[in-house]
Amino acid sequence: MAQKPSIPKGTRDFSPTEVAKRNYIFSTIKQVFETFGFQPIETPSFENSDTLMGKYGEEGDRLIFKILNSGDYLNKVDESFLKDKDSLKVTSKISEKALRYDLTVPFARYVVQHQNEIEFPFKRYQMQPVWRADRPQKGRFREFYQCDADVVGSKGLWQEVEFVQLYDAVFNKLKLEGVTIKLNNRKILAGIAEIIGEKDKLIDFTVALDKLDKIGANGVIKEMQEKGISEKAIEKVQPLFSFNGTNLEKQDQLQEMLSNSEEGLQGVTDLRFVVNTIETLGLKSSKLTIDVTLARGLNYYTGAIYEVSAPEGVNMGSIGGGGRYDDLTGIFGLKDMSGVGISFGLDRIYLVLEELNLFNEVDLPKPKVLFVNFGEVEALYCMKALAELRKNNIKSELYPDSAKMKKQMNYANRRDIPFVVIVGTNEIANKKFTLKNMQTGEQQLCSLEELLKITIQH
RNA sequence: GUGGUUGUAGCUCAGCUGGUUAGAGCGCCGGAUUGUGGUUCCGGAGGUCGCCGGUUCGAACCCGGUCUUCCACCCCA
Repeated sequence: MAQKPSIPKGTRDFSPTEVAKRNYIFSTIKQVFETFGFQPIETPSFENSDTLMGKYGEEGDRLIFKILNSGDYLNKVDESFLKDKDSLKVTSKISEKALRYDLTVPFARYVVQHQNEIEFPFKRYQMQPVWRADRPQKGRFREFYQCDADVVGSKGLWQEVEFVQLYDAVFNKLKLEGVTIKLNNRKILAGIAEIIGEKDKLIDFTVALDKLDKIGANGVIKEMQEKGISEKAIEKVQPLFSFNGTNLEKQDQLQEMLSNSEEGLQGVTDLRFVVNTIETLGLKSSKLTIDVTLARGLNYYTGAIYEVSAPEGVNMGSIGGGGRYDDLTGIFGLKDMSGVGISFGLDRIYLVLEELNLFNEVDLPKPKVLFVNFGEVEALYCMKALAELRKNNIKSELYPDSAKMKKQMNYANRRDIPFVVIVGTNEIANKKFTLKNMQTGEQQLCSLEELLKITIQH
């Protein structure tokens, strides 16, 4: 055999079974999105580079897949850039398009571009693949799907409450118990940075804090020191390292800690509203907890920050995340348009459901009835019955060749088709069908009406 | 981008300190069995040992590079 073909690193093929399971997740999320009032949009898989570049930080730019220009692209590049091996400058000359890195930035672009056709507040959902030139590892791929729901044009906190409910509704539908929805607020983080006198190091400070459960308090202190955060400031942050208790206790502690920061207090008020409303209304199967170390995600979050972690015992990064971004469309020239949204990581949810064996209910689109093919006359007789079965939405097929019986039975057996219909000269003469149940091995002679009745019931 | 790890038949894997013709199980194809699958028995096909180069009389095995897998870091869904 010739050299086996392959697919690029971090991409995957999906078998019929896998597609069925993925579609089950897709349709569940989609259904919940729609019941919450969101409408779908789609955007191109690639955008102009300047739409994407610079929106995800330096690290993000590195991870964006760039698309080479067509034609003799090197011809137009300045000799000196090539000589200097200046990748950055050469890249911008030879590539003007790039693959979508997430769904939020293209959505912001969409809103700005279509602002006159959109009815605000605009609630849209979008389920499409995104690409990142990352190094693959567990639950991390270079091509994966995000399922996003966002609202733009409203600052209302009710929407933030609804997103928590939406997460809960989806996981409840998927029968995924024990998911933790973590909630934080960027204003609280900003307030803390202000209180400790490190306002300009907000990002470094939050990134380090975010690693608390992974590298522990000492690790966080070490990273903060490396980033040049003062000892005094680190001292003041100490209470956060052992921050626990109920959501209510956490709110009170934060309130006290941030009493001298207007912004911080606003964050506590917002957080309080969402958490208390959810506690009044209740959740079906997820838990909501305040997590002040939660800082991950994109730099553009300005208010609420969500992150969803898999149930305890499942080793998987976050399976969803989101937050509020007041200035998102600002980068494309539309001011004062607040947005808030969440995202589901389909591929990771898949892995979690697989690990917990929660795919039992997925109905594979495999045929229920196979007609054995004995030849032209018999096949024609079968085709007439097939039309009736299909009219009744019974997945059924005729074996395409008049092959040996053993081969046809074997095919039905391996594909786990529950019924086989055998039609030969006897059956045709009597206007009947021999219906064989492949599980029990029983078979009976029956009319078309009986055949329909049995297969519909099954 | 950094560090580690993996690659032998369709699949899961053996393969000795480097030594003839690289093996097993499962699967696949054919037959026993011309209208009856799953079980059994018999037979068969299938491999440039990821790729390129080097060392050697000789490389699946040693060395270098490269691609790929998985894992950790960075970052993230």
